[in-house]
Amino acid sequence: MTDSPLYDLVWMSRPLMQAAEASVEKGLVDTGLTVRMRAVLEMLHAHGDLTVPEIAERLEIKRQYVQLMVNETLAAGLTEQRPNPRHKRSPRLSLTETGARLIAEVIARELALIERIGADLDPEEVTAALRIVRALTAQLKSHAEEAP
Amino acid sequence: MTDSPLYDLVWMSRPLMQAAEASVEKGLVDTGLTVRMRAVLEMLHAHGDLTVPEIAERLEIKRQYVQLMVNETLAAGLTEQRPNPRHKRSPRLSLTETGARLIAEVIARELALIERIGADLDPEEVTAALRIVRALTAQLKSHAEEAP
DNA sequence: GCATATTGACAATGCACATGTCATTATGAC
DNA sequence: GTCATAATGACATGTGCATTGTCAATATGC
Repeated sequence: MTDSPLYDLVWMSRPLMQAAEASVEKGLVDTGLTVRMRAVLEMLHAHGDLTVPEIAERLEIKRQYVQLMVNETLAAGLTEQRPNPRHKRSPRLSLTETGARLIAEVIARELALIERIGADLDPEEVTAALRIVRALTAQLKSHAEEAP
Repeated sequence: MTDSPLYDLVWMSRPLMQAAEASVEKGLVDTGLTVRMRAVLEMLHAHGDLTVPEIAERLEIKRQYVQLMVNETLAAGLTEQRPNPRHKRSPRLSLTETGARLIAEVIARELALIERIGADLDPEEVTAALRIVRALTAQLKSHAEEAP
């Protein structure tokens, strides 16, 4: 688009994200999950039990909205509350057996799809690309913070 | 996050996009532009005069919404309508002198920022990353289409 | 010339998230 | 222990992006 690969790379993040989210959504159709419920389950899958505010912090969205997402997973029986020794009003959320199985399967399917799609890409280059994208993101973020 | 760089790369598109859009928005503060007005100007800057439906097609969003964005740029005097020989009801949109100067400056500033931020990245790797990201996006899209 | 397609205008809606507020309870300093 | 302060959940409202639907006006292709 421009003659700066760096600039174009940054701008490609939107189409990539849209394509990725569309794919994820498609993969969820037969699971009864929504994208936002999936996000909660994924957090617990990756980091173990968490409280609502902790999830909000990691997702960088407001705790009020996370509460909503979480309540849906509770209602669906995919997560459950466990007493939190560190804070009595803020239970830790835990995957139920069903929830754990579901999110593991969803992630496995997504992983398989991506690996299939990227089978002919050079792993070295992929690793390098990941590093670059992470660096760019970090730089852009810190730049935004330094003059708010 | 996972042990698949490819999977992580896809998921990094969201944070990158958010950081990028935040940066763009910040850069627009003193121009009176909004992000969506900027998108219209950018299209005209890159592709010359276009009609509303043409812009919609390129941005892959609905023409009704583009109409809204475009009307704002018209109201701000950044674009103007010119008779369209190919369709009498659908004027071609053209950047005004002001609009052209503004978008050129905005893009130049963004480019400068990105180049500064990525100054220490290996250009070869950046090019490779762009290629990979484009390939992934295309694959994900075509995968989504093939079973709608 | 007439069926069909485009376009612009406008209204309604959905969705993701932010913001504000409140009551309840924890927590930490003393 | 007491008390000010902070954290949490619940709820209500607002906002921005974008879609969907609809209509009338007009073009276009056959």
